[in-house]
This record gives sequence, structure tokens and C-alpha cells, in this order.
Amino acid sequence: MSTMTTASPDALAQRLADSGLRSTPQREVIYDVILRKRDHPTADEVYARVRADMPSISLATVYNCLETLVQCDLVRAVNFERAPTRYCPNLHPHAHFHDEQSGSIHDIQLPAELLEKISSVLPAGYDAKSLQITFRGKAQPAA
Amino acid sequence: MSTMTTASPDALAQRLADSGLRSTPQREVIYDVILRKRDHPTADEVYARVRADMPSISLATVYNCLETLVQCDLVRAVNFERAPTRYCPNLHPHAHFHDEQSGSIHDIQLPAELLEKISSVLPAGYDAKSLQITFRGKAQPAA
DNA sequence: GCAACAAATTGGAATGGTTCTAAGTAGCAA
DNA sequence: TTGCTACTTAGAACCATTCCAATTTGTTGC
Ligand SMILES: [Mn+2]
Ligand SMILES: [Mn+2]
Ligand SMILES: [Zn+2]
Ligand SMILES: [Zn+2]
Repeated sequence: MSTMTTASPDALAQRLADSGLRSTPQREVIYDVILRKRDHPTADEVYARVRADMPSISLATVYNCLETLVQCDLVRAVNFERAPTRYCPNLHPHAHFHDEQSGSIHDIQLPAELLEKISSVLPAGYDAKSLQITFRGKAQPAA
Repeated sequence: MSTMTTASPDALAQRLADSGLRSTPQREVIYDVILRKRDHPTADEVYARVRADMPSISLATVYNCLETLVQCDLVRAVNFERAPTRYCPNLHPHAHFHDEQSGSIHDIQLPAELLEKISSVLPAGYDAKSLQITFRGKAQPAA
């Protein structure tokens, strides 16, 4: 059994409990929405999707829950330039490809070997805790 | 003589003229400020530094001129998370190291060989026009 | 079950970097 | 000069996000 990198909906309650937090209907439906369509939605897009199931939820709660999911390491917040923050359930180390044509975001798998090479360009004294790699350009609708 | 990658103040007028734009005192002093202290200042920081020489300049003009310098490829705009945009006169391809302790930004030189390896992880159909690499962590005040 | 307490949600106001707008100023061309 | 355009300016507007105070919900101890 390898390390868990993309949790299931069931994992949510456990992960929240581990952090001393409650599993709430709002947190559940938001996490579910993010797992269901992995297109790196913004908070507004999450809000729109969640309201289909839960019309009374507030935008403030969407922001609060997304922050909670990020804190619990169930979701990653990713930023491109100064555009609205997007949310990604892919917990593997990966790069992002931003298609300028369509605005869509694609995950790019990164070999561990390459990650190591990249980190090795840091001069002595630099200790990187995280690494962010973003491509921008044109992507074929291949598939 | 190698390709120009970090222009001098003198290059400004020429580069502006090439784009059909005028060299103005505001553009000159802003570019000069960015060349003088290469610490990736924000627009506000540029504003504060420029006002020492030119107290009557407006913040709107600072934003306008920075945008112009970016368009003319004399300066690069760099973003970290959703923090205020920073401006960098280093035109070589390079990565950024964000020191969480001090908030300072350090340029990290990237071997061409590595850039090639990174781009080669893109699947067929992906055509990247730009690549952004950001480290985050602790940096020694070495030197 | 019930009271007390803590955690979470909510609507709306506030924040802050950036962009927009409309008016004024400055440089260039006939 | 006169006209034309580019540029600068102050302040308003924008908008993603955060903050706030009030309410609701869940949990714990009895
Ligand atoms: Mn982007
Ligand atoms: Mn940063
Ligand atoms: Zn992703
Ligand atoms: Zn730089």
C-alpha cells in the first residue's frame, strides 16, 4: 500500500478529526465537488457547483471550508499570476500547464528524478520547503 | 558580444522608441530605480523610492510606467501567491527563491540544460511559451 | 434530555492592490 | 502658432478575499 495522495470522500471525516475539526455538510459537499470535477475551479466556481446541492450555503463558508481543506492537506491552493485562487485535489507533486487559449489548467506529472535535479540547482544555504512549476502556452485538446 | 539580457538606463529611450513610445522623466526614473536596487520591489516600494527624486509623481503613473517597461521587455513582473506583483530587471531565464523568514526574493540561475529537461516532461501537444519556477523556504544570509 | 459551551455558518461590511475614468499637461508635426 | 496625440494625474471603481458580529449547530457533562 503506497502513501495516500488523493483522498476519497470517506477520508475527509478522518482527516478533519485528526485536526480536531468537525465534519459538516458544507465541508463534505465542497470536498465532493472538488473531487468530482478536477478542473482546478475557483472559489466562485465551487460556490456555483455546491449551490446545486445546497442552495443556502454562503460564499464566506465556501472560502472558510476551502481554507480548512487546504490546512488539512486534502486540497491544494494554486495561483496563476494574480487571478483568483484555484483548488486542486491532486496531492502528487506536479506542475501546472495553463492553456492561454481556453484558460484551462492541466496537471503535468513530474518524475522524482527531475524534482531532485531542480532542487540541486539551489546554492548552499538555500533550503526549499516547496517548489512551484507553471507552464503557460498552447495545449492541444489531445484525447 | 552576447545577447543583451539586462539593459542599461541608456537602453530605455531606444527600446521605447522601437515601440513608438516616448521617453519621459517618469519612465526614466522608475527604470533607474529598478536597476539600482534589484530586490524585486512592489509597485508601492517603487513609488516610495521614486518619490525621493520626483515627489510629484502619482501612484497611477508608477503602475502605468511599470506596465510599459514590462511590455517593452525591460522588466519582468513576477507574482508569488496573491501577494502584490514584484518587478525584476533580470531578463535571463531564472527561478525565484522566496525566503519565508525575511520575505526577500532571490534569483536562482538555471542551467539551459535543466530548462530543456523540464520542458521535455510535457506530453505531445503541449507547447509552452513560458515557464515559471518558484522555490519557497529558508535562505541563509550567506554573503 | 437539558444546560452550557465551543465550533461552524452566515450576510454584509471592510480591505487593498490594481485598473479605470475624465481632466489636465506636455511634446511633436504641420 | 495650432492641432494632435501621448502621457500624467487624482480619485473613483473594481473585485477577490477577509473580517465581523450575530445566529445556528454540534458536543460534552450532568
Ligand atoms: Mn495563469
Ligand atoms: Mn510568495
Ligand atoms: Zn493540479
Ligand atoms: Zn528575478
